[in-house]
This record gives sequence, C-alpha cells and structure tokens, in this order.
Amino acid sequence: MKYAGVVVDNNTNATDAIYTYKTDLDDIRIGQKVMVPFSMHDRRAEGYVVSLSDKAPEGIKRFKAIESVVPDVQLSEEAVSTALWMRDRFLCRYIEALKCFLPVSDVKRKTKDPFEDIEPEVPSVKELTGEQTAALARIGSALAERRNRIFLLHGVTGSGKTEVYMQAMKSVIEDGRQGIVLVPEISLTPQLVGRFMGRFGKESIAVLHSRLTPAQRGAQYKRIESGEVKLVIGARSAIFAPLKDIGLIIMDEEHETSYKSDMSPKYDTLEVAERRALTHGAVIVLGSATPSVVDYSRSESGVFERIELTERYNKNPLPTVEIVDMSAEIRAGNRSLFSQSLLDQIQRCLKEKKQIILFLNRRGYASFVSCRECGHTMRCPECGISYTYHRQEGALMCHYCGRRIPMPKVCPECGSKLIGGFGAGTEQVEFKVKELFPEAAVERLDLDTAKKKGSMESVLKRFGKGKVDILIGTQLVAKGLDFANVGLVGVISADVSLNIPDFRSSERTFQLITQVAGRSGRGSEPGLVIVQTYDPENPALRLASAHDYKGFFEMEAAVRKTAGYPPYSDIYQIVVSDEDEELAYASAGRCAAWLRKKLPPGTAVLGPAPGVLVKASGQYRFQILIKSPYGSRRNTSAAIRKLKEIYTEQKGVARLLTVDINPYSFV
DNA sequence: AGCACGCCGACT
DNA sequence: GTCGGCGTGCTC
Repeated sequence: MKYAGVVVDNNTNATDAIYTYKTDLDDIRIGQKVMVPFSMHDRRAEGYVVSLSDKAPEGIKRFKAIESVVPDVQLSEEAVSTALWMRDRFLCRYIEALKCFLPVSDVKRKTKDPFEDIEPEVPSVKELTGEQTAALARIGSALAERRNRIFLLHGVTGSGKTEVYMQAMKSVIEDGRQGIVLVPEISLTPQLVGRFMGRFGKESIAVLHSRLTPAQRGAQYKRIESGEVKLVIGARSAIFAPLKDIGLIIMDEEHETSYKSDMSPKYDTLEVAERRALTHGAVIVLGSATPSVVDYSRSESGVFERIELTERYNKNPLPTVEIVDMSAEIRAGNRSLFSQSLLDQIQRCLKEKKQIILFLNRRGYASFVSCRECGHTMRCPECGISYTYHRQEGALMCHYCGRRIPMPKVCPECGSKLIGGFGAGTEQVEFKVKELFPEAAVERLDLDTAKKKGSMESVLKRFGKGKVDILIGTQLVAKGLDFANVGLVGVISADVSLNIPDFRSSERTFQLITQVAGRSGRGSEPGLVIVQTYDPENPALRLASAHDYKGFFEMEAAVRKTAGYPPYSDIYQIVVSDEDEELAYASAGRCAAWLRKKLPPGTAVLGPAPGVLVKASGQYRFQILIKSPYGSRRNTSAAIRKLKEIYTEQKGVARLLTVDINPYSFV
C-alpha cells in the first residue's frame, strides 16, 4: 500500500491543499494525472500526484483510494517541485501552478498557426565584431562548465545581440542539450523566428504562442517530450516547456513588462527561469539595450555577469535626440500638438523622401495635473508618483497610499494659472497630420488596428516598401521594427509616460525613448528623434537624449533606494474587490490593519487606496501596498499567506482578495 | 467553489 | 405531506 499526495483540480482557495490518497497501483508515479473520489458522495475529480510515500501521514482518519490513472499525462518531477515552489513564491494555488506545465490553455481561439508556414531565413554568415566574439567566449565557457550562471547582455540597438544568441544556442545543441528562447510578444517577432528556423531547421524547433489551439499546443508538447525538439521559442509561458536537459535560456528584451504574468499565477518569468536553470545546470542570457533597473542592479552587485556590446554594426552612429520644450511653444503662441521644430523636421523629411514615425502613448490613462507654464507636475511627496486627478471630487489622489489633496488653483511652483489636467487628446494626431500634410501617405498602427487579422503585417509591409510616409503608432512601433529609411521619430508627448502613476514611470520613459530612437537612422546616416515635453529638464529625458544608460541607472537607483522600491524593497500589491463598495473598503481596511500589526516596523503598509470601478465586472477595487525591504521576502510572504487563509475562512467580507508581488501595473 | 444537508414557510 | 429557498459546513 502506498500513499499519494494529490492536488485536486478544484480551482478554489478552500480546497487548495494536498490530499492524501491510498493506492495499490504499483506503477503510480509523481506527476501523473489521476481520478479520485472527492468530497461527500465521492464525486469524481481530476487530480495530480505530487508526492508518494510508504507511510501514512499522521492526523488523518480515513484515506480514500485513487480510482484510476489518466494515461498520457506525465509531468516531470522537476515540474512538480517547481509548481510547489511557485505556490509559495507567487502566492497562488497548487492547481494554478501545476497547470502552467500542462499544454492546456484557457484561451480557445481557432486561428491558423501563423508560424506554420513561416519562411526560414537563409542563413548568412556574418563576421562577428570583437565584442560579439568576446561575449560568446564568456557565455561559451559557462556553457562548457554546465554551471548555472546568469549573464546580462547589455547591447545598444543594432549591436547584434541576436547573432550572439544564435551562436551560443548552436553550441548548446551540438552538445546534445536543448534551449529556450523567450521573446516578449511572439506575434511581433516573425523575423527572429525565421532566422532561428533558417539556422537550426524547422523540425528541431517548437514555437509556442497563444494563437495555438489546444490540439496544436498538445502536439507541440508531444514533440518536445519526444526529444525531437532542440529549441523552444515562445512568449513567457514557453519557460514551462517540458524539455529534459536545458542548457541555455535566453530572454530577449528582458526589460519588457510582458515577462510578468498578469493572470494568476502572477509569476515572474525570470524567477521561474532561474529556478529551472538551477536544476538543469543551465545558463541564462538576458538581453536588452535598456535593462530593467532591477536586473542591472543585480549585475552591479555581481549576481549577474554583465556583458556590454557598445558598438553598432557598421559603426552606424546613434541618433540625435532633441528635447523640445512645449511650454516655450505656448509662450510663443503655438498651442497646437506639434512644436515648430517637429513640423519643420517633418517637412524636411517629406522633401528628402525619408520616412517618419510619430509615437504617441496609449490613451485612456489616468490623468495627471501639471503646469503648462513651468512644467511642474503634482506628485505625492511620500510615494513620488504623480497624483491622479479625480474630477467629481475636485481632488488629487495618490494611488499608492491614498493621500488626497484639493486641486490647486494655481501652480505651487510658479503661481501660473495654466495648471490643469492633461487630457489624452492624442486621437486627433492622425487627423491633424493629414490636415497639415495632405500630400503625405499617413497610416496608423495601434492595438486596435493590429488586432484585425493580418493588418499589422500589411501596414508594416507597406511601410517597409516605402509606401507610407508617416506612420503614427503607439507602443507597438517602439518594438523591434527595423527600417533603414526612417529619418525622423517624433514623440508627441513624453509627459504622458513620465506621469503614469507607477514608480517605474521614469524607467519606462527612458526605455521608450531609447527604443524609439533605435528605430531611426539604421541606415548610414544618423537619425533624428524629437521628444516633446513640458518638463524639458527631466533627468530621465536628459539622460535618454544623451544615450547615457549608466547615468540613468545611477540616478534611478538612488531614487528607488530612498523611496523603498525595487530592487531595494519588494512591492506587494493586495487588491480587495467586491460589487459592494462599502464592503470592499471595510474588508481592505481590516486587511491593512491586520498586516500593520503583523509585519515588522521596517515594512511599510500603504492604503487602502481606492481603485477604480472595473465596469466590465462591476467590481470596486481597493489596493493595499506593502514595501517589504530586501531580505524580508520570506516573512512578508508567510504573513500574506496567513492573511489569505484567515480571509477565506471569514464571512461577510469582500469576495476577492488577490496578491501580486512586484506588479507591473498599479491601475 | 460546489454540493448536500437541513430547517422553515407555502402550496397541492 | 412535499417542494424549494438559501444558510451552513466539508472536502484526504
């Protein structure tokens, strides 16, 4: 008789436990899917075996027997142990963690696999730069040692990071091991997939992405498990691929926010990668032109080994980044969306038959309040993030700590009356551009446009062929597009990005400007970037225009240290929500009070701060933030798990309580 | 979360 | 009687 620890597939907090079943089956193994009787009347439930023992655990009166083993499902022991760790680390349920390793995804979309008939790019042998050769040598020696080492490959745009990835991967595969290449958004990277396919052959690559049907995904998993696949390429969930001997994990554009899951389990892909790399003796390579402050800091302290690629291919110069003061434009009588300088440069590029990209932020973000005369923005003195303007109450509110101040009548810095909320107002950009430059071919590319099947590809294809003069776009255009004929990139308003109520807003803005700047002047001539702002002295903008990553890092690290943000503290976000606003608020208040009592004095508990009503679900949200100093993660996580336990047992409290560690969004 | 049990009022 | 509404309690 054996005793098996089983996680039952009941996605609830109340049944989030390991249940012990007895069994006579001698071929039972950890990682198998089983059918078990569960709850009264023994309704049949699916479950997964996570532990086996010859001895019965104490304190349980009665053991039911496993009914049967479901064939063809077998998680590795590594997968099971990682899932158990994930529950603790990301404060999720066992079953949620286990399901990460299973090929079933909740998203059921029936579309054709866009990578099915992708054209492998004919491999071209490029001569490596000295820096690339040195980078490969360092990664290569780590691979030879099979030691779990993490490299941060900090390479300016156009320095040839992909070639380093490919050659490192080649040596791993030749060594008989396998690799994973993670990319932020698979649908934006057909070129990269094509290059890898050309180099390694279609049959040894599996591409995992959200557009696969469950059947297609299952088939890919079968190929991976069979050992046929040497290389898995995909977005964050590809980190769970069932490879048996991982030698190398590459995270391209490692700073991208999509590496943090926004659904439960709210895992951080790098942390899962680190855990897997440790068990496999694998090397991790994190690549970016603008590493996240957290990861760069780890390379400073020596946890990660940093490799710098400072030269661009063909020695192309970096673009010139010009910051334009929009309050000066107002003083000069120009109240339009475009500065004179930007208009002049658009005119020049059109004349010279150079292409133009105009970048604007996603609209619909919470509005902030700033002075158009002096550029001063209203920020919470304690949290350092922009106040959000609440029109109904005529008040400014800090979305981190809940602090509330009345809307000022005049600018507290310069006394100007030109202080006010910044509207989005960007939707007219396309209209205005068409009005001002009727002879130019103008196209727009944003998430709405891109969602339509194939429209993204067709817009980009037309742009690549030079059929579009001016491309207006959101976030999307900042990523990986590579066009030689772009002479000008205009950032319509850097202020929107600088004032998102998030402690990472400076980091995001620096990254954004660096990334959009990377779109311009990839040919032989240097490109020009124009950044419009009411805050021209902003250090993040200044340092981005000087291409000074190191300077930016040092400044930002100091700010984070003072304010208690990552990497010096972990931020835990607890969201309490319910249809009943009062109940949600009261519940959140009680949670915050409990946490204040339970956590040590060095751990700050902020809030609850009112969140917005999520219209789709009719839920009112209240947010509690915890700043847990570096090193206190275990304690804080344990306390929150305890809170969750008590909370689920309680009655008359708000329905939902979710936890996110170091979230990427605070809206 | 489900799902059954059980206690109470309203109806055939 | 007995149908059904929902509050309560448990799941190896």
